[in-house]
Amino acid sequence: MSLYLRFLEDFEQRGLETISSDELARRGGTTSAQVRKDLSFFGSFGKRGLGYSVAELSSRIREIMGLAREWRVIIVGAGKIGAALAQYRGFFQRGFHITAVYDSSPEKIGRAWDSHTIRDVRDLERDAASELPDIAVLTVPAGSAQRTLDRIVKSGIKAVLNFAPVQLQAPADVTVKTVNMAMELESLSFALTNRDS
Amino acid sequence: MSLYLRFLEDFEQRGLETISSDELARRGGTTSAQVRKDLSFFGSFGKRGLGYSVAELSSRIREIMGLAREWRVIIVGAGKIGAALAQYRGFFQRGFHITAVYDSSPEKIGRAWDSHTIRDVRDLERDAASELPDIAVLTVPAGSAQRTLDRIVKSGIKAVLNFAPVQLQAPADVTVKTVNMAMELESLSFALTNRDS
DNA sequence: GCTAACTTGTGAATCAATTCACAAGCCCAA
DNA sequence: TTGGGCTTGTGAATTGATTCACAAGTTAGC
Repeated sequence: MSLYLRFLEDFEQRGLETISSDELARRGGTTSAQVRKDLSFFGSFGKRGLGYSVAELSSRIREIMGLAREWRVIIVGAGKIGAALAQYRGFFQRGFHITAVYDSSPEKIGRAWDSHTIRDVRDLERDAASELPDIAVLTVPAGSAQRTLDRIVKSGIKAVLNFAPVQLQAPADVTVKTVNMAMELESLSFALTNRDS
Repeated sequence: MSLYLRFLEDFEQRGLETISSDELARRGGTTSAQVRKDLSFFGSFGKRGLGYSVAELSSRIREIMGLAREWRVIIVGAGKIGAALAQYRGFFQRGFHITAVYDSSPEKIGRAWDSHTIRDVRDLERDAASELPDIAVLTVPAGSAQRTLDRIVKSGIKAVLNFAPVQLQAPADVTVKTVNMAMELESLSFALTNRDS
């Protein structure tokens, strides 16, 4: 879905009005039937014989994915990864807005950081009660990840993007997405090792 | 697989000798049948009635995944993300060794960077001919990602970990893994939006 | 040696996802 | 207005993945 949206934006910029499932499939490396099934799951916004209206389809996808609104994002762990994320081009351009940055290290707390002042992670629950952040990005070391996640959960946040290389436990109503770069590298190692077989 | 290995290391440290598929399943959030199918695909290293030998299984997995050897990794794009990756805890501890760092910006080339000197990306092909890197980590802006990937491909590297938020085209014999953080965030947006349905 | 309690490895069954195939709808040209 | 060329939307068929279920093998206790 996200992927389709990316292509649609491309087409929008190039001024094209409509796009066929076939075209979308070619871009996304899939089949036209797949694309149509995916899209029809949310309703039928295509015109037979013509294709999909680029403008309409992208606005519908944005709606479905919740990208029509602003999300309040906090970063927990003001290390290098957190910093890299904050300036990641295109990361926070689609409605994701950083509202606070937390850390646990006394040397960091209070320091300025990319137009924010780093706060004490122990204040997270109190702050969250009034500021109601929607998403937490977790960029703390593996050792304190679960402990920090527990705090995030307690503060009422229901979506977490985790960069710590560990498997985390969270209640079912909290969505945790883990990006484990070590695993990605390992899968490349696997691909290189078992290439010709 | 990667995941299993992680748990096995945990068990190894705790001094346990054997582990059952059931235990691995509980850790990995899957079923024992699933674990056994996964493992049996590569052969049968378990002992009926007892389980799997932690030491043997982890060494077999390491072998299968190509983690028994050292991989030479280059980082292309000496920005924040590249820097964050280089110090990502546990990233380069399992046999992945950074051998060179490249950038295209004249201000960066020649500067020191985490025990390396940043090289000109235009020298990549020449360097690769003698240094034979195995894996390239691509952390350049979206706009120059495809161009840079083409260079990487030309230099003979067969595995790429891409952090640029674009879909890249590469020949079939080159494995490209893309980590797209914007998409991860968007999937959280989707989860939040369609939570109760 | 024998039994009881486990656990693997794997065919068979079930469940899910993908692909196929085509009727139905739309556009355009004549 | 009619026909030909496209493209969607969707049941049906196929393919793939997961789960079930159990024979076969192992250990430990007695």
